[in-house]
Amino acid sequence: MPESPPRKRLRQSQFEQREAAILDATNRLLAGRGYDAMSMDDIAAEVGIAKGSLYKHFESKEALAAAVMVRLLTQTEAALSGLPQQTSAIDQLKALLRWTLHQRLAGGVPHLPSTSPALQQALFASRSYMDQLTRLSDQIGAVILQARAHGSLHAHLRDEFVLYTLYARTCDPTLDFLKAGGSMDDEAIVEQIVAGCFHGLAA
Amino acid sequence: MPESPPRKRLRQSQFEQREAAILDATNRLLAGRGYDAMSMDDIAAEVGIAKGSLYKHFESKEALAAAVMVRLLTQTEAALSGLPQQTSAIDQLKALLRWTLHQRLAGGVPHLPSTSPALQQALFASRSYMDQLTRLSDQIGAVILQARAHGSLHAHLRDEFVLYTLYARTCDPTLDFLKAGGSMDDEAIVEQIVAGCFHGLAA
DNA sequence: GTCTATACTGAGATAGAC
DNA sequence: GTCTATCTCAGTATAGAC
Repeated sequence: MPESPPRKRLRQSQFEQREAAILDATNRLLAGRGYDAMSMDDIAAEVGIAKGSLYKHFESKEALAAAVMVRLLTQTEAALSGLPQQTSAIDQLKALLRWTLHQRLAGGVPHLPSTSPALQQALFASRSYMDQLTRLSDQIGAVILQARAHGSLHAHLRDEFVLYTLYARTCDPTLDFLKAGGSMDDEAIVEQIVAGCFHGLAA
Repeated sequence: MPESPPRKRLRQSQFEQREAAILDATNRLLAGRGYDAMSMDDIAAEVGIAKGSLYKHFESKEALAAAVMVRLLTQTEAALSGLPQQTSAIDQLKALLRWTLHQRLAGGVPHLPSTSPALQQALFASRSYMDQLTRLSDQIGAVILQARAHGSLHAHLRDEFVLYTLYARTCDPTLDFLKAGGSMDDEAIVEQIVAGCFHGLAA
């Protein structure tokens, strides 16, 4: 690829910076109020631009939300790939869950759009979202198969159940209630959830 | 209390029947589309009455949804109380979870309104809902303490974590995904979730 | 108490000047 | 590309006749 002239590079960079700012603002509002309660006016105000300008970047509220979710899935894939090579399969799954829980506690969006049927429908209709979700699920699925081969997972639990359960823990309201309770710090919350997920409630 | 005259009894009965029909219709729509996507027009159409008439029974959409949720919590309390006397504490918790999962598979509403921040806010502001939720939570909490005394729960998991986890499993999207997958029947889905919840993913 | 008709509001999306 | 102003529509809630 030939290098772009400096002027154009600069302009493009500003455009991309603003787009990132829009995604960040949407991410905050999405995590805070949820998809339905978040209006395009709110997003514009949060970014500090006019509402009309949003539509020069994203053609609809749905497309904007989908872009946020695609970015999150991409980051999650990178986090999984970035784990130390020697990590065992089951520990990779635990580490992945820990990473997503910390993301949420830091104000992130749940991986599953289960808080809004409207959003869920929009995402499932989005090509880019479904592609990225498939990529990530394939990668996690491979780790699950490894863990299975090592005998690290309960034999009577299906692979699909394990995969869905990991996704579901990322949007588990238990996290919000514990956080709201205020009697545990973030680290303790994450460890309770990871322990509960992998070892269960029963002794 | 003195007995009402027959005429009045009849009229009251009709009124209550209609009210029950409204609650049933709302329950269906709530479970199907979720709170935000469900309009008062939809409810009226589902019941077969005019929208204006709804407001003679419930003063707002929020109050109507709260009434549905209170009914569900009351039924849940009854289900817990109705378990055989000799059931052990841990088995009572498992039975309760099974009951709620079967309710959802039969088209019921999740116990936690985590699918809509708007609904959640409305419910937490509702006196009757919070009262009933407290009653039920106290009752479940007592069973958790029994199970704890028997050493049936992991020692490092907090009581509040156990309680929230049980509530959270009733709105777990894993159930919806497994149901949508179509490769498992209802009984198998329930057993995977109960096993996963109490015994964890790890072998 | 039930109906039809309507007021009012919030929000997604667009138009047109600069 | 960004702004202000506006269109359009859905949805909650209410008014008024019967």
